[in-house]
Amino acid sequence: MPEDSIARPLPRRSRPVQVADRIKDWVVERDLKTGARLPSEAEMIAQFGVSKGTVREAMRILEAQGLIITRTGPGGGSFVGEVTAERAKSLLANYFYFQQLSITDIYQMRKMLEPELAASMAGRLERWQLDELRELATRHDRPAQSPEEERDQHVTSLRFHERLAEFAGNPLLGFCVSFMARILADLTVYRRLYEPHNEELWARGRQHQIDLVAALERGDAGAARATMRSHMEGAEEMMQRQEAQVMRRFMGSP
Amino acid sequence: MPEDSIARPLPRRSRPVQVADRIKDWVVERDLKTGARLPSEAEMIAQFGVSKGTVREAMRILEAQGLIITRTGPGGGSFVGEVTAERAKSLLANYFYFQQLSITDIYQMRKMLEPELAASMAGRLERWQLDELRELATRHDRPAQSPEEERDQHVTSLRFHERLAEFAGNPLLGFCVSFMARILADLTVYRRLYEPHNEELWARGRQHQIDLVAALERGDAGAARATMRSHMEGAEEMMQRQEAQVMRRFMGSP
DNA sequence: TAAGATTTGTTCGTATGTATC
DNA sequence: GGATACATACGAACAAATCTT
Repeated sequence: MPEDSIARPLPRRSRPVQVADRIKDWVVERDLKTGARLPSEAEMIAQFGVSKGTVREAMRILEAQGLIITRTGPGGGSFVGEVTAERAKSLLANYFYFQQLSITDIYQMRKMLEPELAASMAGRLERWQLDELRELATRHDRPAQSPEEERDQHVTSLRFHERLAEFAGNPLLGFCVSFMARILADLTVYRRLYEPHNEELWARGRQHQIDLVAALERGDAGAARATMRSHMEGAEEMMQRQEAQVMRRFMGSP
Repeated sequence: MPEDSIARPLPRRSRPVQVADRIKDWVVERDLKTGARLPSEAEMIAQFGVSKGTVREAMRILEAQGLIITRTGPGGGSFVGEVTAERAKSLLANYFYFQQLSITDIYQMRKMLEPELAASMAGRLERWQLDELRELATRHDRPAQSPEEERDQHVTSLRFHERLAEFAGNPLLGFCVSFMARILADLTVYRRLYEPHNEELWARGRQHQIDLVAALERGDAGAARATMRSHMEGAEEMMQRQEAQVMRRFMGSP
């Protein structure tokens, strides 16, 4: 790491940030679990020797990161709050707001992850999991008739990949796949006018998912990998043709 | 997701959060770039009809996400601030604090990404990039003599992978690899007493990195892939033997 | 160097809103 | 419905940082 110890007087940390950091430490030291109660506003004011406003700003900092939640009323106060996947995705999306991802970037990654993921799961799924995937793969049985319907089908298709990743039981992998799905679901599609809708590509994509479930069921890792790879290539081609553009907007706070 | 449309009146958004959201919208609508100036506290108070405390809480929310920075004094105020990779990693690490990643999880992902990454970069690196990688690969020329030295070598090794990913020019891939490196660099190693240090594994790992650079230089994608795969397997084995544990702590705000 | 201007940072007192009993 | 306990919000004053002259 190039800059581990910097000489410059690193920008003074404001008091709310200091308080927020101390509360984080407090939680980690005591190994407080989700839902555990934090000291009340008044107690923190006394504990840290700061004013109400400062404590409140510190709480908003922690709340924005998803680390705490607060409730009003008797029995209210601040509580340790598990960071949800939704929130983590939003926060991470803010980073890529400034990075301008291309379709190529996203699919380079998908092509690395998803075929291997599929192969690793051949023969390892429960019946209900296979059923759920099959339902998603076959939910739409005709090409989209309207932009709304098309969008709906796209989201369902992404949902298929998200669920598959979740079934892997690897939280890191699940998050990454799910994050890519989220970005892809949110992007803006500017359809070329002279390229209305490629039904053949659509049908191939649908069949790929159906074949994939079958390969997973019979435990054929090689077929699962190959099918997923074709599917990724087809999906990328469709996105490229439609001149899909990765969105530039902040995610709303969940 | 089980609960997509909930009936309950979803928890009222506090005023600071509302203000923060409106400022986000303001920035996106006007397509303000990094460094652009936001209205002053006083202007926001007038604009939104809220008190100073509320505006300040809103600013802390945005600041915690890395979206703005504020400075005091004349010419000071709030400015659009690009979310840094460091901050994004910290925020994401908070999510995995609650997820308990295992070494197996992380390496399943590394084994999917890094061999393909290496293959895709064969013959595509500039001389200075190859030189930098070579320097990282050869920096340490003897097995670690102390825990500190070992840690140092581990970090350098991870830095090798991080740089390689950055050279790919794919921000998504670069971030993921870099994030895994960060987690691995931060984890706690409980060395088994009867397994002091496997010098043979260490030497193999070092040689792998050297061979990899050579393969990249001569444009041999197959060799690059194979070498990286072996390297990943060796690294995983070393981590497993050392009973490395993924850390459980919040990251400090950068 | 010093003084003044500008903008955020922090405090305090008070009042309001909200959930529980 | 009323009392209670908590967070939420407001407004005015003062402190600190930093730029200009």
